[in-house]
Amino acid sequence: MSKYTINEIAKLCGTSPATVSRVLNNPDIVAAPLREKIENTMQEVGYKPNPFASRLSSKSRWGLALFVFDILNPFFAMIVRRISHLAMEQGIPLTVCDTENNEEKERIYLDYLLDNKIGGIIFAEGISMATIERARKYTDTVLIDRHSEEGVVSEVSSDNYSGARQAVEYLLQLNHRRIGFISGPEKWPSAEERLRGYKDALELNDIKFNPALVSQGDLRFESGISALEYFLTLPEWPTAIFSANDQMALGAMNKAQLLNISVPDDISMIGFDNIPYYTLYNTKLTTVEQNIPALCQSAFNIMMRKLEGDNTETKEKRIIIPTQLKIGETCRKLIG
Amino acid sequence: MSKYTINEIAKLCGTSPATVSRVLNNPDIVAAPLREKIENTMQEVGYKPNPFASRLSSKSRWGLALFVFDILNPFFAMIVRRISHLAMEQGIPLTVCDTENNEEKERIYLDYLLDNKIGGIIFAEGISMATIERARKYTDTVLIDRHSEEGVVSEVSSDNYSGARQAVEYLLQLNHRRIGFISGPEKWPSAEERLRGYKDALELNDIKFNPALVSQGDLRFESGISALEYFLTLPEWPTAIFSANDQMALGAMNKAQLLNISVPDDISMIGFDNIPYYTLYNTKLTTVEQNIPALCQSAFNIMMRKLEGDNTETKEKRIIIPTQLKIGETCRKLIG
DNA sequence: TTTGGTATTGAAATCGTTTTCAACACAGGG
DNA sequence: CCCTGTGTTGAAAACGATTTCAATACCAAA
Repeated sequence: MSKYTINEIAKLCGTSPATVSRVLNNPDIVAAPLREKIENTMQEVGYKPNPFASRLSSKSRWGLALFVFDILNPFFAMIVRRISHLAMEQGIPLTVCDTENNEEKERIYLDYLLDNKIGGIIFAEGISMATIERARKYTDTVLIDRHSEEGVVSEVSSDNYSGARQAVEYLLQLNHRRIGFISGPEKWPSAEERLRGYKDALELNDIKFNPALVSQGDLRFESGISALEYFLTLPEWPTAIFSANDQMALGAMNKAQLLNISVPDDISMIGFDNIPYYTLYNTKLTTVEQNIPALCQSAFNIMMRKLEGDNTETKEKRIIIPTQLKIGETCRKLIG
Repeated sequence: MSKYTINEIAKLCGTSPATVSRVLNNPDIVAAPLREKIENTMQEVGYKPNPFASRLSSKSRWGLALFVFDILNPFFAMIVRRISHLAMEQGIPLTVCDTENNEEKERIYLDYLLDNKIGGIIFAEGISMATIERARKYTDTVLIDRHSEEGVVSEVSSDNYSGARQAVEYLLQLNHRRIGFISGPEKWPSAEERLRGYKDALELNDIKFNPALVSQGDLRFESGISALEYFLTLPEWPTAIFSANDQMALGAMNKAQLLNISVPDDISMIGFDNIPYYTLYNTKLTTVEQNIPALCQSAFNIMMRKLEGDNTETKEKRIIIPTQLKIGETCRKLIG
């Protein structure tokens, strides 16, 4: 590919390599005519600076990494897809780290990245705070859907609380009163927020929160199945179920179908995420949509600003992306 | 992290940087006592060579990339998981390129990688031959489950033909005679091989191949659904369906359930892949297992050998990994 | 003892940038 | 007219490795 060096470009333009370097990194400080001449020449011969040489002299860190805890989960796969697309657009190499929900793997990946002077790391929900804290000491970090203590780390997340609350309020409007909740993993901030939204929606409508109506899952399809099985052991079945993500909702629906329990006739169902992947059942799932593109774009922007050394702004950012209730065909109105 | 340079190590050991470099890259040529001393010192102070400096002087290419056409497909997500794990173990940065089944994206990713002097690229099935051919000119390549013309590119693949044939023969043993096939995308070598396995199994058992019993899919769940719908329009339904991957099989099963058609009582079903992800239905899918870990390990090994410049062996390798029929609960024996 | 070969090591050039630092021109203020 | 400040550029020194080439030591063969 590009066989030219900065010296040759300089010679071609009758200037010095220093100046060429300047138009590369700080175009404003070189006089317009010369700058344009250099830019044109670079264009013509298809010059691309040698990335290794650049990074050698500018001792800056470089490259991005993205941690996800389970790449088989379509929600996270989607995040991988978006972020890697954005990174490539900017010409920044991205290392995808699928930790398989394993702290040891987190550690190994992180060690490796820090050794390689990684420029920044984006963590999706599900990565341990220990890993994140360690990373923060050596490099820039941004969290997606993973809250830390207020303001300590930059983070972008969906409005999990409002999304959950809205979902439950929708069920309440449909006259449901006994609403089951399939929660996410304990201690995950996003899961806790969704639980809180569920609780608050109930209590603000004078329905007492009943822990027996909560089944804890791990976000995988299978735990939706177990959750439904659990709910069916209750003396009174819930008339509706709100699941902390689509996959568990689909697991529950699937199990219901096998048992000849109709969704929505017997039980209404709402999910969370709106993974396009799962528009597969012919009854379309009602769900709270997370705006994954916005989530990723936003996280990426913050990271870019950090990489550019925007240290003037010492305060860490926290951005909340609104969710949207997507009404499908899995909820039915109970007769008053 | 590592703040030491090769010069400091040299000084610490009373030798020259050249020698330190030698123990790094070619340990055999330095005398044992000195070598050990240097090795120990590096160990002690936690020295890690600066990757950028290395790559600058040794003008070698570096790093790996993995192309998949759809990271939301669990089969490919699994490949991403395995390969990125292997790469990290070797301390080699990996760039994951999810092309979203889009040739333009393939092109952009490839340009980017070549500019960055990528060391090698692993292509999974689904990437266009044009992209692969172009990559081959500039860097090392290995294909997973993607055949090229015989012997031109190194490739590792499952034994698609035998796997398919075995699946169909199993159905024949169960006295099925009208067997539908949900194929993969046209022109995909792996898909063609599975189709060929299907055909041959039939014809070797004196059953005429009937094109009406083949429905072409795109590997996604949805196309399994459409395939089943298609089969049901036939005057005589197939008694069994062999699907070119699990996802489509599951789509078909799902649709069947909704229509109150029982698998396996009304229709038997066999998939291909054995994605662990999909052990979710309580009727376990009978399927042809691809040995993904072996597939990935093998591809990775070949790549490593290429990276180490094993040019002595000019011949490209082609490795076939056996598949295994996993008998689940979705096939039933017809009465003779 | 001399010669030739081999094993081991160091000095110095090199890779392609970035980054000081100094030089220069030119402007306006006194 | 001199001085100073500003804008623009080039020379040269890093950056931290690898690699070439020559030097040295040592051993076996003649």
